[in-house]
Amino acid sequence: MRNHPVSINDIARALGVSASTVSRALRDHPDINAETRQRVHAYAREVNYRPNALAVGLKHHRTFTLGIIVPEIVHHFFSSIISGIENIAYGKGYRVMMCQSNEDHEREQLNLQALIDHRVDGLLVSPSKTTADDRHFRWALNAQVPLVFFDRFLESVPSDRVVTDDLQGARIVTTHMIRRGCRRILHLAATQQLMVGRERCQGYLQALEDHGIEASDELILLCDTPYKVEAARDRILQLAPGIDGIFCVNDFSAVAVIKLLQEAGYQIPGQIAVTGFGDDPIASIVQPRLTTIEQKGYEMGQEAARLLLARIENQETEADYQTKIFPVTLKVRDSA
Amino acid sequence: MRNHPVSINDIARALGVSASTVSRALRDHPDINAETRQRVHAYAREVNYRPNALAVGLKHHRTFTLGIIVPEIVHHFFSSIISGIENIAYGKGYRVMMCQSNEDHEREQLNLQALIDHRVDGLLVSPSKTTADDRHFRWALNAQVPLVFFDRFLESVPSDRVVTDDLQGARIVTTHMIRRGCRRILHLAATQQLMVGRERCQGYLQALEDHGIEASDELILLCDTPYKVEAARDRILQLAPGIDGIFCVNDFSAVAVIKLLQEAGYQIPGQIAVTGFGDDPIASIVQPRLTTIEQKGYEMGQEAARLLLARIENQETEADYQTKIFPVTLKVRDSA
DNA sequence: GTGAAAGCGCTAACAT
DNA sequence: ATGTTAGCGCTTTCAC
Repeated sequence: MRNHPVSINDIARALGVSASTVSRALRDHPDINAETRQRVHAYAREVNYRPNALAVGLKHHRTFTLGIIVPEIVHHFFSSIISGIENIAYGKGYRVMMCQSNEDHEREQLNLQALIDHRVDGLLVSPSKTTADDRHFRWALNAQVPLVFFDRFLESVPSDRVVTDDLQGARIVTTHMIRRGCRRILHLAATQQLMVGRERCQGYLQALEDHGIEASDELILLCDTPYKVEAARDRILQLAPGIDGIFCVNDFSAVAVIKLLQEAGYQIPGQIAVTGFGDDPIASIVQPRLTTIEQKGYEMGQEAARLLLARIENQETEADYQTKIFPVTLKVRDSA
Repeated sequence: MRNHPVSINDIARALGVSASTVSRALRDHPDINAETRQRVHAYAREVNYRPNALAVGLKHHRTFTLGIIVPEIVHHFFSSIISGIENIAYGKGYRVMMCQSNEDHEREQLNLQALIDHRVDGLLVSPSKTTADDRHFRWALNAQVPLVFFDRFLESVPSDRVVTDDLQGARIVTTHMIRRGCRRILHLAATQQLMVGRERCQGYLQALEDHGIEASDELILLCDTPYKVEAARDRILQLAPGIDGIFCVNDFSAVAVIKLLQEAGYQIPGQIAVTGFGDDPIASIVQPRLTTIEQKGYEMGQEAARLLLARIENQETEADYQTKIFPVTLKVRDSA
């Protein structure tokens, strides 16, 4: 007893014309008599006609829908990117379907699959940390679905990319710490699987080298979540007396380590300076306020959407893949 | 030159059988010869066959897709709800399309429209603050698309609802402040348009009444975002000397007002106690750590999804609409 | 200026 | 056990 939505055929029947006439009238086809057009439009809006996106998509092989996959929506950085994407997409008449992978490889595959099954016109994705192989992405590529990576990407998958200048960011913030007098700087790093993690670590190492400070494996800990910071508590407290700064791969670890050190009686930044990366809202709430690297999430999202739409609307021109590197800004606050 | 995805017809042609046989074989229809079934399955997976969700949806009037609309994804509470929804939905073979309204009425309408156009099987929505009329929701209802509201809802729209016990929450936290000695408590309230705002205000008023404290219009300010707190700076500082507590309608305003008061030299909670609502992650990061009301976002999302799926899978049984009220917990920290 | 017919990919009566 | 046919809602060529 479901109230079936009105279709073009219903309108045609009601008005005593053919379905094709209705279809044309609705799209303001020039051939159609002005009066017929009026009648169709009037009736359509009277009965609240809405085209069935499924049928249109099936017919056109085009859905005006973009698929987004992010690791976790909760992160402010990712939600800013999403807002940026939506901003551009809506302006051009596209809708978005978004999914989260929860940093899970399998979930990412499932999502990608589902989006392609739904015939999205293009994909915007930031791969999960646990994404080991690239089969699903190659499959998408093979299915000719335009793909743009943002923030994170798989090097083995040729595609457009929109990323932060992680290397420079890490270098700048580490240099800032060195200028403030730090000499023994611990780095809480991300897994080196993704480029982001490696670049931030590289930037840190380069800054040390720039200033003739010797790096040490001991001073690099894989610790990119508050949870892992807690798990590494003993190790960190053991290192603490011998260090004067910590550069964390993201703001969440930074906040966690600040808390941990404060509980252990350390003065931040007095005894140990701490910096993060990302400029999450918590960075300006934690005490001391966190010195960190600002990333342009919203703008990155806009750019990613622009690149994708350009690919979609120019499928024939196989332009070279581009990598847009977004510059970063050092936000000096109180923690370093 | 787009590599068209393989269809059932392609398989049929390749294997020299009819499309219906392929369709049946793929769905393991009992009538189909075991050997034929094997061949079809083998070939399908060899060529990476995937059913076209558009075609299936068009045929079945069923997409196994749920539509979600939230005001802002950035809020931890909403993203937790989304995760809860996804958790249940994925388990039952449904995917989700989510949209944000950015607290904008028009965007909400557009999103709702788009989701219905895409023939989602059901809708989960938390209306925007600016949603004045309910036409779009009534339209959805009329189109027989099952709808569940979460956290916020429009009273004029009959539907299942999953909400927080806002009244009790506000009452509990206000009572806590009173027990701690507060007598002149300011309430930073939300607009009274949505139930949430009204209930939290009511809870505050009831707590006052319970303890024989007289309420005063002067002590209720419409101020539900950090931005509005900043805008009301002068007013707040003017009231500050005469109050000993502030109950904020959410944690964001609470954090903002703490900052404002601290800058003005007030001791929190020494001179003025401050409480929030929601238990956002920032609540445990701000100094002093915020005493607030914990809401079960993830569980609310799960429940909302369960209600919706029940409606979808039992369209015939027109069970009465339910309102699930989730209990809250007081999180006592340092700010009150 | 309008209609008839075919087809997008899939399924389900209804044959055989 | 398998094929034929029709149809979901829409667009578009081709006819008239």
